[in-house]
Amino acid sequence: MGRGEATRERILAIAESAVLAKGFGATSIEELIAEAGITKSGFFYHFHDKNALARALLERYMAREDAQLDDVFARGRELAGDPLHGFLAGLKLLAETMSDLPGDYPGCLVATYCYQERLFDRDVRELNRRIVLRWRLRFSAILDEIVVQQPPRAPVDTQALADMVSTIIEGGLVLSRATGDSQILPTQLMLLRHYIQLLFEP
Amino acid sequence: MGRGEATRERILAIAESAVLAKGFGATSIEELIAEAGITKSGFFYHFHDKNALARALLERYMAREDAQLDDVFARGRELAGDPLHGFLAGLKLLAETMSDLPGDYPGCLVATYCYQERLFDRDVRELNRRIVLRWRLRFSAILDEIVVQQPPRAPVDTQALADMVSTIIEGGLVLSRATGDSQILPTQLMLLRHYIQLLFEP
DNA sequence: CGGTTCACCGTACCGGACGTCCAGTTTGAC
DNA sequence: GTCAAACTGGACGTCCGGTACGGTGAACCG
Repeated sequence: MGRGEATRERILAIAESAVLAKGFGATSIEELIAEAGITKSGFFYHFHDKNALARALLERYMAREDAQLDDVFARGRELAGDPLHGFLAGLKLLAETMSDLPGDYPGCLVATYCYQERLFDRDVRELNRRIVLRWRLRFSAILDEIVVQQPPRAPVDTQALADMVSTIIEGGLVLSRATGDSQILPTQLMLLRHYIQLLFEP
Repeated sequence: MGRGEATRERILAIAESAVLAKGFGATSIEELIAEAGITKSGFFYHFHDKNALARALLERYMAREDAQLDDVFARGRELAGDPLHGFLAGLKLLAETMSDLPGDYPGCLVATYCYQERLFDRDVRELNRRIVLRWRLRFSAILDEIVVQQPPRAPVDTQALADMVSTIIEGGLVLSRATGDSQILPTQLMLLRHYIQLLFEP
């Protein structure tokens, strides 16, 4: 990573935590450059305007999130003999990961963006949308595999069930933040896991 | 409702939709008074600063939400012979209500506030927290009643399950907004309903 | 060794947003 | 007719945010 890239990355890291804490609109460029130790001109060298920052933040976030989910569910799959129990193990690992997160409680950029829609241009909103659809695809692929192997107790809409994973994560984050209780999200993930157990286990 | 109260209410209504669309930080007082047809002095006559507006918005929102939930679950209870099926009916009614909401997709003030924490003073944050705990109490009371009458298939943490209702609603709103698909929230509510069915029905 | 590019710095500017102040005016209730 | 409530009008201060643009040191390149 060259010097420029390092600065860019530093700005993004600072911006992400600020945006998650206060929202995008309330995060000032001045505040970012102060913490990053650069000038305003330096900032605008890397991002042509604030929307470009928003997009870069979201792209970075998506890549990291993807990698984390890949990892968690791959590890879950390795622990189990069949897709169902691999998925269940993955959900448990995810809950544990979420439960051990340090410091100020984290949020989801997708959620902060969708509650400030009007601040962003079409590109950013479309990217946000694609991220959610990507999650749906990720989980529905796993669920489709499970359905083939393990006939469910009741007919299952794998897309809706895939969305349920995202729904629980987003909702759990909101509740965790609102109450200050970081255990809500992992607990909710375990309830989802239980639902899937009831659905598929004999 | 006197003249003053009517103006105040008008400001709040305008502010609520603006805040849900763009976030609190990005909603300007100037913009609100333009739409309300009053002057800045008029605004500050009703709200001593922006935080006071935030608190009033949240209080109004909570009252409305409470009334709606009261209504929906009371109607559900009337349709059914026992608490379990009353709750299930209530969830279905709620899903239908959410599915028929008109116009630009609605959100939840609690969620927008908790993703912009730093903008608000302690009072507002505490109020936000109390709203979520109130929801927990509301649903766990129903669930406790159900558990007594209908032994669940597996041991149930009624508080966590109560939180699951809020989690699904908040998460469903995020996904609905992000994708632009207003059916996600009702669909997710029906999945939650199904989980509760599996938990309690023989 | 000259030139070019990268990665910034310094500084200036404009408008917008919050908030204050205060004097004056309309409205409705009694 | 009086009084308080509910505003209007407009000026003002202050901060910040996005933008613009010219300069500059270091690194690389031929």
